[in-house]
Amino acid sequence: MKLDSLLREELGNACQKLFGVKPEQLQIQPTNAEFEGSHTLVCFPLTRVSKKKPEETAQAIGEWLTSNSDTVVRVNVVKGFLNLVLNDKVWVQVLNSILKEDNYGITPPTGDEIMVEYSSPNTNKPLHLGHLRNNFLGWSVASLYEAIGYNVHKVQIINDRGIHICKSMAAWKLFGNGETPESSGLKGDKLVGKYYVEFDKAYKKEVNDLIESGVAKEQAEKDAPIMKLAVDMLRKWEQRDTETVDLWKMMNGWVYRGFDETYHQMGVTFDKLYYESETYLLGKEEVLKGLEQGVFFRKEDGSVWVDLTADGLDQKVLLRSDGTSVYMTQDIGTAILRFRDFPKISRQVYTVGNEQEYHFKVLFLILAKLGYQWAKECYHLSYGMVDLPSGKMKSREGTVVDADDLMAEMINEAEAQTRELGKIDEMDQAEAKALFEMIGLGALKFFLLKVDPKKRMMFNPNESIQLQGHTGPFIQYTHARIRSIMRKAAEVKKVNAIVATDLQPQEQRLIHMLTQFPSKLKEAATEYSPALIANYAYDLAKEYNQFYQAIPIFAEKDENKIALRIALSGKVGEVIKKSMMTLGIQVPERM
RNA sequence: GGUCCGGUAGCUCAACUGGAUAGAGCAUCAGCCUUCUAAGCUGACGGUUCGGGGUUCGAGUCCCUGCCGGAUCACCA
Repeated sequence: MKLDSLLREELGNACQKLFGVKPEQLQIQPTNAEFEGSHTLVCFPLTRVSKKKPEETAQAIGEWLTSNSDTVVRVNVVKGFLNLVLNDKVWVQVLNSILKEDNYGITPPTGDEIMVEYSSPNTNKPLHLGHLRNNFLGWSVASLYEAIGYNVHKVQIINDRGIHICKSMAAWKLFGNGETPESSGLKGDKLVGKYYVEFDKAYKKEVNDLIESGVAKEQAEKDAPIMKLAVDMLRKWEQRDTETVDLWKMMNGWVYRGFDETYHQMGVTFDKLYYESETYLLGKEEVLKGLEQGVFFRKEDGSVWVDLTADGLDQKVLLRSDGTSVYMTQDIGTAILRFRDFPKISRQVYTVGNEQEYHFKVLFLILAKLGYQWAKECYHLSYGMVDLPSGKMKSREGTVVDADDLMAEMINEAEAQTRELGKIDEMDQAEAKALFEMIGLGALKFFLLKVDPKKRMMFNPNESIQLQGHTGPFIQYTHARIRSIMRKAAEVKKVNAIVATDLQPQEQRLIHMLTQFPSKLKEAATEYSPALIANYAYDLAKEYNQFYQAIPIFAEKDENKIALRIALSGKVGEVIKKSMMTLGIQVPERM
């Protein structure tokens, strides 16, 4: 039984009887805490059909309900708001119907398919805080779609091609002395990142030297020997030069193994990886095809462009005058390849920072111009930057927060606080270690996901490592508490269904919150906003703790009430767990 | 300069898409462990929702305007 539709029906009936019309829309909202009741009908919009003042409208509907409906036992009217107090029998009915569902809130597979892309880092730098937000967001959105019945394909595009990787290769060749992850003890991505920085240093010095010797800045930037080496390597790579390709393969291999470790710690996986080196040629083909069809045009120097001025945008280059492809070119190829690989997907979601909004606007327009119907089903899940107290993260200024370091720090902090609280006395080492990770990563993930993805957010390393209050560990703790209740409840005899009884307000509120879970999941998925579920889980945990504090379970004499409270607790625990799962956060049995 | 975001308690964030006296956490202060886990609970303090107009029964939310912050507008990715 759906509480919401039940209420709507009764309220509709009341309007029908009283005013002769059934309004299309009934505005129902949760009652403010300061008034009695759980649901509130907003009566201002009804004055048109009732031909009465808001208060009188509310009064009339309220009176009709109290004398004609079993659902509503009491009402009160505040201005144009009609507050409804529901029958405890109804609450118990609602609870029983929720208890019956084994996988409450989760939609079984519907056959719909969707693709979610996230991560997609460059292969020349280690992952940082911004990637954490990206990965957690993408993973969570994918999980949310799974929860509402979709078959989700999680993918990423690996930018393994281009001048940036050649820069690291050039620097390694010049200064590396054959250094490897094994010989240096450095993670592969860190090692390659180190040479990317080396390149930058050497390059700057060379440019400066040239400028001092009288070369113009622009020319110096082209003539710097190390840059020439990198450009030469890119050319050789495109010509499949064996030595260059081998070096490229080796260094990329280091990066991937390094990234794999980081992804493993993050708890994210991918169903399929796309490599730029494998899609950019398809993109090039498509651009040339579009050129033939007259969708694009060629300038005198040979470069190929798309004209988007009619769409309020600019002209955009798609192939350089030397025929090589740009970022946009490979994204065209990748998109087409993906829809070929997965023809059943109804949507493709790109989890990419908001600094690329323009890029995706252009990409989707181009795909539409090329005649791909699915172009309108491409969605850029654009999220805000993560700022530090010092401002933006800048690799040049060394203010980048490294993903591996941060996760390790969070786990260490979780361990320190857990030990201090003496929580692991009864745990073996493996359980304790798993718990530290769960808490540390839970705190980090929740912190990054509780904020509306669209908004930029602040990360203060000193203050963000917090495990109390509006945090993941608070919710995990609530779950552990509930599990503890459930272990104790195993000794109590089971009942098949909860029998009607009088309820405490805390119990009503918990049931009310449970009824909202399915629609919250749908809302979070369709809005691409894990924050909605994060805050729902927090509110539910908060509400449960109030219940826990105020109402003893096992000290109660009435067996029906004990049964109700145990069942309610169990379901709250389940919903907390499922909510957290969609955020990629695990919850412990004890902590 | 054009375009697009954003501005809410000292700080970090909410606010069910136009509803009631704008809510949480952190920080500060005061209480609650002989009782199911105190990573918890209760209370206090804290607001001209950037300013100014407008729309209506009703605006943090919609429109106009000004101020502030950010992103973007590359033959970069």
